[in-house]
Amino acid sequence: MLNKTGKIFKALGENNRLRIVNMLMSKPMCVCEITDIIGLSQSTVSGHLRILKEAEIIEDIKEGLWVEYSLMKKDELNKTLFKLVRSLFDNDELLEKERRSALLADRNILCKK
Amino acid sequence: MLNKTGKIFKALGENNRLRIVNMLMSKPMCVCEITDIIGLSQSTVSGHLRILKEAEIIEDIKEGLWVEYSLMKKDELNKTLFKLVRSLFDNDELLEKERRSALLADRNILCKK
DNA sequence: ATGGTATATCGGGATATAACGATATGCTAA
DNA sequence: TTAGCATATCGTTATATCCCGATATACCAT
Repeated sequence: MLNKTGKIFKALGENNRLRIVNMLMSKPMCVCEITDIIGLSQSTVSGHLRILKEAEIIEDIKEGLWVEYSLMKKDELNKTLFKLVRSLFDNDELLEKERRSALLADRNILCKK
Repeated sequence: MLNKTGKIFKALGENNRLRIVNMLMSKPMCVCEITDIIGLSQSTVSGHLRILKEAEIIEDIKEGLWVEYSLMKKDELNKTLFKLVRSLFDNDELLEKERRSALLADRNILCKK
């Protein structure tokens, strides 16, 4: 695979992973919040997060039992990338809705049981 | 598929298509030139070009028997995209080599027979 | 330790994708 | 019109990817 570049684009070239990135633009989220909003199985979501993480698009920190994922904004590259992605995401109804859902998501409620 | 965004990233999320875009950064090229440099079959190259075109990353113009492909730089979006792609492509030996090959490619020689 | 919860990994099935060769299409020139 | 060339499309095969449920792992609370 073509080093870093291919990984980044391949990671973003999938519908559900774009949705995840879009949600993380609202705020950092744990896996159960994302799973709840996106409506895929937990294992599937976990797999997508792994791919995004390996492409260095997102990063994770452990918070006890939870793992919180967030956009990795460290370097200049990612800033450009997210600006681009963000402009592509504008005016998409589903994505707008999911960003709002992300903002409202509360892991203390969603992740119980 | 997620409208325009997914198409763009999916199109770029493939090794050989990234190589094609990279070559087109040197100059517009016809299919036979690209095929010669990239070392895949003509039908495969044609297929990749189709995908890049549908994602509105490249465009084509007919020149008699030849079809010349070039990066589509019309809108602001693509300018940002290409700047990003270009920065990702720096310092990749294979890609640098292929950009040089692209510059030297001469369809009047390569495309005979 | 034990039980419970959140996340990660594994195995398998269905679908998508990339590659090729063969063939079709479209254009040019004689 | 015919021949020849560049490109596009088709059919097939091999591989990759996505999805799920089941299970493993890691952590917390009792």
